[in-house]
Amino acid sequence: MISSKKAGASQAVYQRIKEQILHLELAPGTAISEIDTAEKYHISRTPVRDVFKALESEGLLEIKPHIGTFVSLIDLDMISDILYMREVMEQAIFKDLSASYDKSQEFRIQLVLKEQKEIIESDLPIEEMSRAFIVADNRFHHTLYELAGKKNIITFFNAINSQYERFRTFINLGGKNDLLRLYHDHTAIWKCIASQDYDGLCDRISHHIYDGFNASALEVHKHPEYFKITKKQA
Amino acid sequence: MISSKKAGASQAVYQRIKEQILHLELAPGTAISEIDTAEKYHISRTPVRDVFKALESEGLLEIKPHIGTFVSLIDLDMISDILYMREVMEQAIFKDLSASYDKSQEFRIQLVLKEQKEIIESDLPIEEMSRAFIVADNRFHHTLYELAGKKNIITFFNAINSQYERFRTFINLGGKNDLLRLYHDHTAIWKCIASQDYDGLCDRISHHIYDGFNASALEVHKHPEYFKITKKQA
DNA sequence: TAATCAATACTTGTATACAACAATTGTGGA
DNA sequence: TCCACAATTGTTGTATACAAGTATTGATTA
Repeated sequence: MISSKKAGASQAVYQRIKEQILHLELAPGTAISEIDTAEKYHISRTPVRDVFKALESEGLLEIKPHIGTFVSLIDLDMISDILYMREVMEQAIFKDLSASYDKSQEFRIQLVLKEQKEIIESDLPIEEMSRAFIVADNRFHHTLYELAGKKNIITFFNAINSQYERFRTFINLGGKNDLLRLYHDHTAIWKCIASQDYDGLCDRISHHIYDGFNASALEVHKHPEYFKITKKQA
Repeated sequence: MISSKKAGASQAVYQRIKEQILHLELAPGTAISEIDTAEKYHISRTPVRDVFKALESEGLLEIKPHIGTFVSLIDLDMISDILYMREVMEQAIFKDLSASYDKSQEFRIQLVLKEQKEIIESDLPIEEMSRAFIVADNRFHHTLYELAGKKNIITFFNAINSQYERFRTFINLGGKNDLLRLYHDHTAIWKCIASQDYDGLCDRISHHIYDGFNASALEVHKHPEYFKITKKQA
């Protein structure tokens, strides 16, 4: 859902603020007022409000009427559910793709994998390398969705994935070792798809999605004020 | 995602317009201008714009800058993907619930099922009966999500389910026979969960979700102008 | 008659002033 | 010193005027 193209003027501001939040340049909990933002970008409050509303619907901002607008805290419980959804959906979709596997699709994936390898082997500074890889990472998943004829589902996930991308930045999931691991996961996942190895596929997807998340429990305590305390559900 | 509580004044208007769209009182394709709406509800354009933006992000309105705002066409391709997501997610979640089945949960579901039975056996006019059942239907699914400890996922689905609910109204999925079929599906699904009959569970979920949708292909041609022509993907 | 093109009426986008509300501050009194 | 409470400041919510773009209309002309 979430419209892809916004009104021209405010779209740039939307992208800029979203990036700042995702890159943690705007720390979770930070107050960010409409009028300050308007002055900063030399526009009026009206388009700023539009941007804030959009970011609120993505869970990146929290608007408290007459009090203020704040960068939302990272909700681990929410992220956990998002990852569960991704796990289940990708296991199903990639399985479908595997069942209708067509050799002519091979080059599409090989292209993406090659791109990822080149990024890792490049001499970019680690920060840029990490961000470039995240883009290529998303492309890998999106290409598989597309090949499986489930393009619309990407749109849906984009709207909620922001939450997770921010956490990913926080735990600094971007060391060269991490990227290499993700790359190897990707090649292994594609191998399972191409060879119709369903059990291996499900297993690798689960690990691919959860391993980074689970390994990061300790990192949280570096900035506990960034996180939302969730009363355990169920 | 999607914030549950909006600013007081505009929330009522939001609810009212959303209902009108979902009940097809505002037909797909209809133009709906900001200023007309503002006058109709005796508010200014500003809160109306907020409402429109929110409904756009749910896929119920389409805002074309400097041209107009229109009730979105029903996108069968999108609905198809939504149903696929529901199928896959519910098969997984209900399976998890079944694996950790606890007899103390029994009464929660029985309560919901009883409510549905009473609605069907009531003497409400069919239109009201149908709407009441839809509410109880959602409660059934939500209760299962909650028991499985996946409450957040409900929130995600709510944002995109609007599309499907509108289609449901269109095909008039609300005859007594339909409601009875849905009710029997529910009891059967719960039976599978309680008895850990995984294969039966998956099968029944698939039928529960798709049967009504597939049986309605003919209805579309009664109002072809309500539907979006989608170039076949993949 | 047909076609060109400018005037017009409509839309949403933006700027800005004011209203409504919440939190803080500072002042007065006990 | 401590407490009560009013004034102040800051925020978002709302109303309204104007800007900018689109599509229609209608007059003018070949």
